[in-house]
Amino acid sequence: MRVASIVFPSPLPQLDKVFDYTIPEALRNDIQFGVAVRVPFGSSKTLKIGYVIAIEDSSVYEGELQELVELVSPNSVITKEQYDLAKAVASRQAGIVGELLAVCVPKRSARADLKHRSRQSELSKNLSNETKNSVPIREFITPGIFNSEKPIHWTHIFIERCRQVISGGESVLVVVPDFRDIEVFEEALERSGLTDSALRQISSDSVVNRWENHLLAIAKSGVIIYGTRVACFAPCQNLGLILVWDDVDESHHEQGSPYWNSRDVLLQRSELENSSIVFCAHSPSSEISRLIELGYLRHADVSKSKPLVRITESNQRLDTESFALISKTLTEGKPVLIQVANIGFASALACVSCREIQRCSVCQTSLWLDPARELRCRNCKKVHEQLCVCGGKTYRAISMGSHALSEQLERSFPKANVQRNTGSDRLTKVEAQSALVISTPGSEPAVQGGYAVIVLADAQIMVGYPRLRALEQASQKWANAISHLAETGVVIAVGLSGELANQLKVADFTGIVRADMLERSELGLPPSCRILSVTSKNHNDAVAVKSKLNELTDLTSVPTAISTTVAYSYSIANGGRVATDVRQVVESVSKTSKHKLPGQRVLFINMDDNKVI
DNA sequence: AGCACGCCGACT
DNA sequence: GTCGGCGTGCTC
Repeated sequence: MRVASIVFPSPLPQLDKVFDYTIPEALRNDIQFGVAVRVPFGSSKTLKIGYVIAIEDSSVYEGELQELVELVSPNSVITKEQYDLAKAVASRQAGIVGELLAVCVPKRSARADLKHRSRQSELSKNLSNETKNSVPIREFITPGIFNSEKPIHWTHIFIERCRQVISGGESVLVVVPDFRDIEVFEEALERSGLTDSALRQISSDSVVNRWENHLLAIAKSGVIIYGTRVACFAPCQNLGLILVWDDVDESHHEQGSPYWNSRDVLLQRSELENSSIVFCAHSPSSEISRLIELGYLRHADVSKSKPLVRITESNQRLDTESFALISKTLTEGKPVLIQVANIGFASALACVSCREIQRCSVCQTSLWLDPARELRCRNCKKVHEQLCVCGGKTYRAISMGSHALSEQLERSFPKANVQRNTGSDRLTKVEAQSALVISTPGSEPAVQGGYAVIVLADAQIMVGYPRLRALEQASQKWANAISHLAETGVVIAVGLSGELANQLKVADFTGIVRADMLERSELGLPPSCRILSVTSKNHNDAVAVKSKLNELTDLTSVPTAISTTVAYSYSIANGGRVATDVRQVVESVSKTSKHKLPGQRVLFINMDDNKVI
C-alpha cells in the first residue's frame, strides 16, 4: 500500500497538520512531491484540494485511511524548499502552515496549466542538479547615493550579481518593496538583456501570468525570480543567491496574520537552502544594523562620493543662503524636491490635561515616551524628566499638520511649476523642467538627471514621531529622497542639530541607524529583543490572554496604548519556545471564547510587532 | 470550512 | 411526544 501525506492551504488551526491518504493504483505513477490532489474530507460532499508533501509505504495514523480521488493537474505546484520554508516561518511566527501555503502557491489558472504541459518535455532537460560550488556569503551593501546609471546604482549591483549566479546554473531571488522598484529593476533587466531569464512574482499580476511564472520557476534553474514580498515564498530551483532591496521599507511587512516580513523570511530561507543573501539599501533597518554589529553580515559601502548636505537648525524658516540657492535653481529651470511629512500621522505627544506638545528644551524636537516611561529626544539624545508645564504627566499621541515651510516656499516662488505627489496617485516620474516637486516620504518621483536641490522640510517632525522606529524610518526616507539628487546637487535638511546633524552632513545613514540601534539595545528594546503583540476582538478575551501570557516566564510585559492589545518583549534566543507557548495559549483562549464570530478569528498574534511601541 | 452529533424549547 | 435551535468537535 502506498500512502500520500497531504497538507491543506487553509488558515484553520484545526487543519494545521498532515493527513494521510492511500494512493489508488491508477494514480501510482502520477503522485509525486508537490502535486495538488482532490481528497474526501470529513463528511463534506465536496472534495478538498491538498498538496502531497510525502509518499510513504505506511501511515502512523491509527484510523482507517481514505483514498485520494484525483490529480488536479500533472504539474507539481509546490517544492520541498517552499514547504520547509512555510513550516519554518509558521513555527517562528506562531502561525499556521496552511496560511503560508496560500502564499507559496498562487491561484491556479487551468489555461496556463495546459500550456505548461505542452512544453514540459523541453523544460525537463533544463533542470540542473549541480551542488553549490561556493561558500554562501552574507552581506549588506550601501549603494551609491546619487541618481545615476553608474555601476554604483543598486539595480546595477543586483544585475551584476544575478548575471554571475545564473551563469553558474543557479537561480537568484530578488525581493523589492513595491511597484516603483519593480519598474526600475525591470528597466535594468531590459538594458542588460536579462529579461528572458527573469520571472516576475507580484500580487497584482494576472492569475494566468502568475501561475505561468510559478510553474516555470519550478521547472527551470538558472533564472532570476523577482517580485515584491510575496516572492519571498516563490519556488526557486537551485537557489544560489537572495537579493533584498531596502528591507526597512514598510511594504516588506505582511499586514495580515502571521505578520511575516521579507527580511526574516529570507534570512530563514538562506539558512535552509544554504544560499548567499545580500541586503542592499541606502539606509539599513536596525535589525540589519544589529546583524552587521554581530558580524553575521559583512558591510560593503560602494558609494564613491557623498552628497553636499546643508543643515538649517531653525525649523521655522530657511537661512538666507539656502533660500537664495532654491531661488537660483528655480530660475535656472532646474528641478527642486521638497520632502514633507505625511499628514495625519501621529507626530508628537501632547499633555492630556493642557494639550501642550512635549518638546525638547534643547532643540525643540517633539519627544518620545519610551516603554520605560522616559521622555526622550531622538534629535539631540537628551532624556527629559520634567513634567508638563501644567504639572500633567500623561500624554497622548497626536498628529500635527505638515510643516508650513513647503507652503511658504510655494508662496515665495509663485512662478514655479508646482507638482504635488501625495502618494495615492501613482506618479513615478516627472519631466526635468518641472521645477518645484512637493512629495511625501517614499513617493518622490524620479527625474531625469536628478534634482538640483532636495529640501528635507519636515526632518524634525519625522525624528519626533512618538514611536520606536521613528529614527530608522526617517533615515531611510531621507536617504531614499537623496538618492534622487543630481551629482552636483545640494541637500538642505531643516530643523536638525547635534550628532544627528553631523551624521546627516556626511550622509552616514548606516551610522545614524547604528547609533539608534545601540541606544535601544541599552534600553532593552528591539532589535536586541523581539516584541510580541496579541490583539483581541473584545475586552474579555484580552483579559484572558493577558492573564495566561503573564504566567510565561520568557515574556516581559510592555505597556500599550490600546486596551485590547497586549505586548511583551522576549529574547531572540527564546523565540522558538515563545512561539509554541503563545500558540498554545491562543488556541485555548480562542476555544473557550464566548465572543466568536463565524469565520472570524478572535485573536491576532504578531511575534514581531514593530508598530506597537 | 463543512457537517454530524447532541441536548433543550414551542409545535402539528 | 418530535422538529429544530446552533454549541461542540472531528475530519486521514
